[in-house]
Amino acid sequence: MPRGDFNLNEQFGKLILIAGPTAIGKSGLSVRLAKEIGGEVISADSMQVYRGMDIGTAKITPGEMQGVPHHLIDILDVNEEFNAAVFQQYANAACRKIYANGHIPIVCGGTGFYIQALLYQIDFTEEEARDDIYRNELWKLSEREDGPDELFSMLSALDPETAAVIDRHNLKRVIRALEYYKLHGSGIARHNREQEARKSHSPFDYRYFVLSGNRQALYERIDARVDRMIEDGLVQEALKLREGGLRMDSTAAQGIGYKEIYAYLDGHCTLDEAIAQIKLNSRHYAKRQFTWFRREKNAVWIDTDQGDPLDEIRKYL
RNA sequence: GCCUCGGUAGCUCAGUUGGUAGAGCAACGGACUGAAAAUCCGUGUGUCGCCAGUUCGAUUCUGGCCUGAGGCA
Repeated sequence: MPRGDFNLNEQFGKLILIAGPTAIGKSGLSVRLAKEIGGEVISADSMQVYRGMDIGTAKITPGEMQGVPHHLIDILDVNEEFNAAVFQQYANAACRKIYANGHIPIVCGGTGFYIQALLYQIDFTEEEARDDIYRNELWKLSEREDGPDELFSMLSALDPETAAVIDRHNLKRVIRALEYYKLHGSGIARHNREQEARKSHSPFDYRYFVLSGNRQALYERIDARVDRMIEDGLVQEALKLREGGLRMDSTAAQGIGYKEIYAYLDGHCTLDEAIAQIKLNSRHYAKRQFTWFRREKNAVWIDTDQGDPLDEIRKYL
């Protein structure tokens, strides 16, 4: 993907977003909608981009796609890095291509942060994006006895504004804030505030739908899906990925359904315990997704327990 | 039948020398701007098994009953 190949002020066309928690039924709905309106699907999912992670990510199968083109699925090797900024660039490119085809992009996924990055074209264009050497240095520091406290003190001294809004125990954020300050000489809190202002206007003519439904029923569906994943060979899939060289410190290895299986394979728990943990982590994830989407004020919520969601969506097109 | 140990939050348990109770997990709410399926923050939701007795006051002490586990016959 060509870096820098995008323009913050670019105007796009119509865009439909199908968001919601895991296992709510986004993929199937997106395909149906795409067939009806001449759409192509862009996956907004941090794990389905990886090849070989099929069962554990509940990735849509070629058959289920029913001929509808899908973008941002199976585009990376498991050890490659992926993040919101990279997603934004890939998704922008996919949108241009879809518009060129005379089609409508349907963004389907559960990674709210990515959807936001695309929808509001959050500015990730700084020259120096990250400093891995410094980041690793900070991580090493954090492992010392008083490391976390020291890091937070550093941040408080350099960038009090950011220190005031980040929890001192949130190591990832504290470290990213320090890294950001080192790269830019200004605080990430200020940057965030500036980007927040972008959310008032999107270059897309978008319709944002969030699928929801009875929480208890969703949790039961998640449990059942995890059992099916095991039957379908999740353990073998995880094993194969690792034998293929999956690094345990990669983003992909943090995926729900994989990290728990590795704990089992390494003898840290029984298979039943690993399965229970996958279910629990998936439910927690679904809950966090609800929290994220609730703050998207322009989203239309669709209760999937009340009839066919597609009927509801048509009203807004 | 007798003996012992239990019955406290959705679960596993702690505790109250008598003043109506608290941990972990779950659950629920929230944050999130280049790791986001990550990371972090907040909230106790309860007839303290039931019925009596003693007491100003009982989840706590006493008696009875119900119930679970184990032991002895």
